[in-house]
Amino acid sequence: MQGRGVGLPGHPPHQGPPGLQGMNPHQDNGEPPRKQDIGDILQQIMTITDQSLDEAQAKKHALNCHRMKPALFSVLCEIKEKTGLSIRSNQEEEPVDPQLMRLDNMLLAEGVAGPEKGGGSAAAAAAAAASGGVSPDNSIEHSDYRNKLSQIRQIYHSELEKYEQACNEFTTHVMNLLREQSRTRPISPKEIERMVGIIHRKFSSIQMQLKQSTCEAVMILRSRFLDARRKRRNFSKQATEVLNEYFYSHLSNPYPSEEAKEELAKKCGITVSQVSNWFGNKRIRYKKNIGKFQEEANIYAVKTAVSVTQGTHSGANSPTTPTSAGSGGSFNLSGSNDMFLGMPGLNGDSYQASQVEALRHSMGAGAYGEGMVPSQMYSPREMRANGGWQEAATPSSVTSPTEGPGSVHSDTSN
DNA sequence: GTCCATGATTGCAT
DNA sequence: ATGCAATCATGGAC
Repeated sequence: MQGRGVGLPGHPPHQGPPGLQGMNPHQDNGEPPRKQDIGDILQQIMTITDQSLDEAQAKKHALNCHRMKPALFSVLCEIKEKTGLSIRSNQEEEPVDPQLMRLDNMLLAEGVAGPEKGGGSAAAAAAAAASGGVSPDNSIEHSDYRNKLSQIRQIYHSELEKYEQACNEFTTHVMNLLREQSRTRPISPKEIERMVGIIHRKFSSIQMQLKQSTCEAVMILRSRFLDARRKRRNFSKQATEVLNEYFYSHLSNPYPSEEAKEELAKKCGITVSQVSNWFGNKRIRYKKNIGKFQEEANIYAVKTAVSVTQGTHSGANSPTTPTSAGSGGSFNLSGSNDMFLGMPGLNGDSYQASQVEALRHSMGAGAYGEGMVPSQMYSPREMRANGGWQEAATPSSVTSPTEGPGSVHSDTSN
């Protein structure tokens, strides 16, 4: 835009067409315009609509070329700006829409908006990691997810482009229209700017709808493909075995340390949090129904015992155990009862402790534990702080299966 | 289709 | 932050 009176390059005062000469007797003598001049011009403007089209066109042209026109035009623009626009312009300082920001952020995070390269797959990987399982068997589903995501991305971008193109076209059209109109009425650059702003706001509200529906599509896609609850996969047999081995060989204190969890996770091809989940579930379910797990406990106890007697370090099957303080903090508090776990120099229940646990269960397997005075040998501590893991867990291995320990102990635990 | 097993999530307590 | 308990949601056997 150039100066006041858009699209109207300044008219040199002396270029007035001959047709106007008669209207303006003062033009040639170099005198400044008088009030009467202005009055004449205004009169002509006022009456222009009453005339025929041809007449009006001719007069319009004459007025356009009048030497007073630029000055009058700028004055009108100024007045207009000072009145109407100044009031509105204050209200137009719109803040960034928080909802739009949220949508933008989400689309960016999901890899729909933003840089193309690796966006989608990175998001998919992140989502997969967040959902927990990265088991190899859902790699197919993840690639499917990526494909679908990139489809959404494509649609989003093509739509966005369309909107932008339409917005630009419309803006240009309106600007041209305003320029054209500015020849007959005062339109300041600010007014045009304002108009452009209005158009952009309209289009951005349309874009927001696009973003919203894209977000919804991504959400649906995510929940369909990546929601771990929907796509739960059982761990592999080998993984379950590794976890069970650890669990039953550390039955007196089945709280793997962070390092142990990491090691188990590595072995099982699952995440640390999955290991934590597994142990959490296992502890609860074991405690709730010890009878049910009796057989399983015996199997793993025998397994571990065999590997121990064969000289296999139990650590090979069960990673390093909890810290000497005990992850729950409770199991080693009164370690005097547990002659094995409390042994100095063993750093908790590593090798020998596992051995003991295994043997304990192997004895329990034959239901011969009664003669072993289990309360002294194998029930390590009275659990006060932790709600009594041992109370529930330890006696089970020596309890007669007919006793139905589950109900009894789950009662005590709850 | 039902039932049970099981991995994940949630809310709460410590 | 971690664990417990309840619960959800799905897989798989029948």
